[in-house]
Amino acid sequence: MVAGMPPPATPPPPPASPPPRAGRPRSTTADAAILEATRDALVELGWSKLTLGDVAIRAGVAKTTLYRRWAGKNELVVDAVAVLFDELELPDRGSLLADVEGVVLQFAALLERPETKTALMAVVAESTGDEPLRQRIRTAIVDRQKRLVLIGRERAQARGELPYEEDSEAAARNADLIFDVIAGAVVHRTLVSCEPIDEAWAHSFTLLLVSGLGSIQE
Amino acid sequence: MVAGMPPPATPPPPPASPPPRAGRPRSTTADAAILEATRDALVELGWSKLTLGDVAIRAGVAKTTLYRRWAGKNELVVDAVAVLFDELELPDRGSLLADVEGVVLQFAALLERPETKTALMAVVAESTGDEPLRQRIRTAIVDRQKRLVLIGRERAQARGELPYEEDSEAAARNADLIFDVIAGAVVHRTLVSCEPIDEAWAHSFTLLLVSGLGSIQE
Amino acid sequence: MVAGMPPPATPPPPPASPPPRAGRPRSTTADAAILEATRDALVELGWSKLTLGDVAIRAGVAKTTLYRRWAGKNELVVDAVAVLFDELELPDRGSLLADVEGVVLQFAALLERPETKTALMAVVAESTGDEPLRQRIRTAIVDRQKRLVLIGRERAQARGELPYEEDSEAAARNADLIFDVIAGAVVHRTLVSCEPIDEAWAHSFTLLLVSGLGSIQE
Amino acid sequence: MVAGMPPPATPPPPPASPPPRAGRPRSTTADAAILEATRDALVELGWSKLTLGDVAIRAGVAKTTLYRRWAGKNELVVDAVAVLFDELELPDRGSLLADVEGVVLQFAALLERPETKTALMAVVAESTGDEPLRQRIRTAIVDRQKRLVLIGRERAQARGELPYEEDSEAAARNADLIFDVIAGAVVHRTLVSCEPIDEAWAHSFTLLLVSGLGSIQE
DNA sequence: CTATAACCGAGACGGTACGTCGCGTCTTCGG
DNA sequence: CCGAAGACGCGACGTACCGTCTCGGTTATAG
Repeated sequence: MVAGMPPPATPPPPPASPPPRAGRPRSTTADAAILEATRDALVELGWSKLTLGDVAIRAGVAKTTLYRRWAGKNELVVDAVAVLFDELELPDRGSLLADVEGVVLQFAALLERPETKTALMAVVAESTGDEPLRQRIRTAIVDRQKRLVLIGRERAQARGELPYEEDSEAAARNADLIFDVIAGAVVHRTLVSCEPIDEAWAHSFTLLLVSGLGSIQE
Repeated sequence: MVAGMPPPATPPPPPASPPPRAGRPRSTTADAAILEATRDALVELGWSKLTLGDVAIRAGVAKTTLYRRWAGKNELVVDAVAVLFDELELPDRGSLLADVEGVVLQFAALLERPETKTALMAVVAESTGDEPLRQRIRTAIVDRQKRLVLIGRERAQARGELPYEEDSEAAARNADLIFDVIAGAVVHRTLVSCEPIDEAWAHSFTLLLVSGLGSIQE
Repeated sequence: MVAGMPPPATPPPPPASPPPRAGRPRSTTADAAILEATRDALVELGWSKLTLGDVAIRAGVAKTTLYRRWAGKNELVVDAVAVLFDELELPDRGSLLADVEGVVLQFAALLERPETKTALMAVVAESTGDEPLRQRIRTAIVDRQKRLVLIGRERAQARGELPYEEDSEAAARNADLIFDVIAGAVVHRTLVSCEPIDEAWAHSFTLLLVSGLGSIQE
Repeated sequence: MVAGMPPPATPPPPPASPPPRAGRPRSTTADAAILEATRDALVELGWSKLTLGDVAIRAGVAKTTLYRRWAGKNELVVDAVAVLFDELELPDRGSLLADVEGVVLQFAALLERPETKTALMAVVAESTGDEPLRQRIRTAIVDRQKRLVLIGRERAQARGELPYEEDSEAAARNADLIFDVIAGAVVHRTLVSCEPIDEAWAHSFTLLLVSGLGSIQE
């Protein structure tokens, strides 16, 4: 999740231990402290009033240390909130309807948290006209959550609720569509319309979605 | 859409002519110039690099004039982009499916414009923890577009494509749900997933939505 | 003391009543109110924090009214404090020594007042490189007080304490010198050295001055 | 003469070398550049039109650097002109009369310089109601020049022109008095009366002063 | 008795400078 | 070589006054 900035800049090859260069190694505890401090600051101050200097102080770390590891506020915040999205799960509730409803409520709960609420839209806004940031958001947050759609479909297919698709390309398109509909509706309801997502809404929405699914599956 | 800052702060009651107070009246041409300059600057610079000082210069106006009328960048940008959203229309294309598809494509085209792309998410992000800003967004942008859902439903009901709802409260809830689904999906696809919305996607999505509509109409 | 700005701009010929032009005449009460408000503001805020807008409010007058009558802060303050200097008198105390000591103490008391303390040095500083202002200070304040030196000398000459001078030019030079010595010493002691002027100091200084006078009177 | 702002704020104890604290040290060249730029700006613009932003540009320094080291315009200008006053000297011209006349002319020449002319009165005016500034002026400018009086007296006493004083307290009072008289008269003549100080005036004044000295020396 | 002219209050206007804040970089010291 | 500390150049912030202007309304003299 963390990406060293100037030296590696890209995630090092997973199994290969990074060649132990000379000099003092980077503090391993600092990363975690910084990311947590970032989340804390997001909760207290919100995106626009969050400053890297403040994060550094909260983390008990020098500002230079921070810039050595992240290119700026955007990148730092993406990493800081990305882990929160990985908490989403898709426990088997026995039916496609229940599975979707469950993930909708989970996602809604996540978006109610002040750190995600303020950070998500902000980094997306910043990613307009910042291609590297857009990529980072995709790999760190968006694409990782598509797994939920895939798992859910697989499970529904195993249950016989959904047919197996032969055209793998169309299947991918459908997964993307479903992902955009679910994530989009929840995000819009929560952050734009600013209305709470209760079980009633989740149920109505899920019903709408699952009912509509049949029509695009042939 | 423009609201004087300290004195009225909220849109004055429409039919009441503003009582001609003493002193030099505010320049009527300045507002339009400022809002246009704001949109231009958004296109060229994007949200985060837009400065009020720069807007003032572009508009040929003093920075103080700007602060006299808007509380800050957020409020200014909301007003500047709000008018763009009012351009959305719902021409009668003969069927609910076609109507929805049309508005989806229109909305997608609007979100492709750089000024809306960069501004919308940003002000929504800022509205977290800024209740007045949230209200302004709702009244200036969000609520105004719900009319499209209402018109579309009415028209579909007239065509017999949708039943008339008796429970007006449930009808309102359904309208909100549909609005969140449409707007959310389009926004998410465009700004988060960053994939273009072509006619194929619009068709698939519309099919999914309209098919699902039946299931929540009883 | 008050000088209309654009129309007369220069003090009108003293005995000639200004030709009663058409239109509403200037408020006669406003001038006094403004000058008093200026002195009040000087006491409370000091020179550098005094603003014309504030003076206008205190005087219950529009800012434009103020600018119609004075060219700016400098001119206004000169007029506002000038009257205070006219309060200085030279009562006959029976001897040159006593007369000088008396005026020294009077002058010191005047300079202890916060409005003169903060204003005098400030306008003098501003008069550097502002010839019109310099003239105004001279005519409104400085030259008017030279009368005290002239009266004192006359009186001392009548008493026989000082000889009558024949060379009128030299007499003028001497008067100027004495004026600079007295005023300068008192001002410097009060405002630069910031030490109080008590009777002991006044006595020592007067002794020094009067004793020295003999040496330049031939 | 230069004083760091937040940390020491007052001139550190002379012999103690400043403990080399952590972090990047302050630029040593910047101080001199800033003070010189300040003097240049004073000459060109005068006190009231001098801006710290402009000084920063002239010095090739960021505005914040300036504010890090001085509290404001007043303090900066005091430091900038203080060094000029240290140039005053008292060469031995053989007699008390000549010595005084010499220093009067030197002082007059100093006050003719535009930077001192415009700055001195201004900072004195500002020091009204600003006790720290008053202290700074005293320590940086005023008290340092009293040395001239002390040296002159000593020399005159050595020559037998003046008696040695036994009461050291009275001696101090006399020195202060003489200082105020000399400095005051020169300042007043130069800046208030705005008349040039030529040798004739200097001679008359010196004669007056030195003649009067005898009367307060017993 | 009505013009007409100059005044007045109020307040918005284009400017300039302010003093602060955060950015991202740099330069030092010590580990 | 890393990390802390902190000064640096830079640029934008939002505010305060400046001196000017444009209003509607008031109060005089002149016709």
